[in-house]
Amino acid sequence: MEGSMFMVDVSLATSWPFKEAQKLIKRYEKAPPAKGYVLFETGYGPSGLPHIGTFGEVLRTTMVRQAFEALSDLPTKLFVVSDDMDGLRKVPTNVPHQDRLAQHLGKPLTSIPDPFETHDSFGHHNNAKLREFLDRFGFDYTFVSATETYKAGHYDSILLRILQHYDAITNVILPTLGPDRRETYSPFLPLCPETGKVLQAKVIGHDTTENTITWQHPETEEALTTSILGGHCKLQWKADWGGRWAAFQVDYEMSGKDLMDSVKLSSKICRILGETPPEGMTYELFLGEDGDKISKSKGNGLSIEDWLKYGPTESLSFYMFQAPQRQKRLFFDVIPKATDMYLDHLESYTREDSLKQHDNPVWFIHGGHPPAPESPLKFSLLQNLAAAAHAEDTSVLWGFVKRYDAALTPENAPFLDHLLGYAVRYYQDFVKPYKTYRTPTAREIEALLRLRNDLLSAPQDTSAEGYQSLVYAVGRDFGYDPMRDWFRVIYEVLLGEEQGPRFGSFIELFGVQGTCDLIADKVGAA
RNA sequence: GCGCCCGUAGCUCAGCUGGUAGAGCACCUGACUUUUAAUCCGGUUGUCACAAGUUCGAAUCUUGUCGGGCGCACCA
Repeated sequence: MEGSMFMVDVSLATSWPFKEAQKLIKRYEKAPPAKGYVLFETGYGPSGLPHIGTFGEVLRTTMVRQAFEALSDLPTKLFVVSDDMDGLRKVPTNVPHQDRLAQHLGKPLTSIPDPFETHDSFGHHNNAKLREFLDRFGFDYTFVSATETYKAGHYDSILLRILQHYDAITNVILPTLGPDRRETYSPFLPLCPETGKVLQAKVIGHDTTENTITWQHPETEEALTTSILGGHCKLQWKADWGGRWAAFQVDYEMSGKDLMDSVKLSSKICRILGETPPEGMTYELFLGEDGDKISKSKGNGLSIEDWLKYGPTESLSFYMFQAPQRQKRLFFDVIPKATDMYLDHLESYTREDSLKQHDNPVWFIHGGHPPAPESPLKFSLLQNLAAAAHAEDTSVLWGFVKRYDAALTPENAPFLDHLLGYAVRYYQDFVKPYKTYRTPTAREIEALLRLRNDLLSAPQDTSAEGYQSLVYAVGRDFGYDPMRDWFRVIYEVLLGEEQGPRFGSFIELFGVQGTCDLIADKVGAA
């Protein structure tokens, strides 16, 4: 990625992805990985759709990978592992054919017919969604299906090792379980030969020469013997994670703090299997609107679509970059600030030395090659502008932007154009609904109608300043003092707000006819 | 019970590997006899939760206390 022979010493970089990457440098300072590459992993439970957390985890992992690649010439890979052999526990509410799906509860997702009838199975369908999602953001990854891994025998050596260390592994897990689960716990979950369901069966024996477990069917209480290989058994959660680390020799994986205990236990299992558990970082979970925890029923969280409606992907990436180990609120109101901070960093990047650049969030956000800033206009400003100008679309805002800098166009500044779009939407959805139009008094009606007449009789080529003088003249004639009161009337009555744009400019942009219609509408309605 | 994060100006927060506090918003005042999103000058505000320790020196490191938030202990 960095081919220059005048490379700075990026090992001095201190941003968190570099600190994480340093762990991996240390891991392989004596010898390179036997498998030939350094492996990053993120896991994914395919019973739901990808969400903003999925994005964050893959992005953050990719950032560590990027930092590592700046520090080392060792090849790297990122596995995105889909746990698609998981048994379906609940019927999701957002899919068709609920009843049909209900018949398949307990079966591996890849053995359940696709309710959308577009893929081989429900699992395949969700996997496709995941990949679509990741591709949309241009992530570089290798997709891994757990089902295929089991069936192809890639886990075999690890499954055998787990069988050999059956008791040691069981003893790691048992103390963490309640008495009931303790009874039936086994690292292996057999698949029912009849129904294909993943069973939490009591395992009554294991055989390291035949590579089988003997278990008791939960319903018939019949004792059955099943091979642990060939996809006839699946590993239980923590054993599965630790086993996967060992099987693939994963070097790096992040996880949320809700999984801290699992990381500990899975690491122990990984060590029992004779492998070194991955390096990793625990990130904090996001908080909702009021700093409370996010729950679906409250609806106080934010989806990725929500974010991308009001801010660019770059701003979301910035938000994800920033302080992963800190609890942060994730709600609409953080979007403008994140966008502006992204823009600030983009600007400062051009002034920084190479080392500082490597710690700059935009270096990570843009894969090492941030674009040049298009304009110094910030989102907070544009958003105010949209509110002040009561923008319905970006063309009104472009009028203002042109006055600011005539050289800017939607063609040569597409990012700015997008920002304007986000600003308009933010205004439309978060500002506009709270507008209240005041009913004008008789005298105010008189003044406004006078303004309307004056506007209609003004020459075609009147400038913004000309309109402004006209507005001012009316206010003066009606004896408003301070003049602020007159403008307040205009804003409150016509625009439904206490503040507004410079009205002459507004008229120029909105048009005389438009403004007159607006007056007629508000006054007439009164 | 075990564990994680946080506690810096009115609000939201920056302060990386220790050197005697910053930004944005808000607020006050002033350039503009035109209010304004976009200009600019200036101003205000803090025992950096509390205490002890390390140090020549700590908001910054260590420990403890108090306060707030969250996670796990069912499933992945």
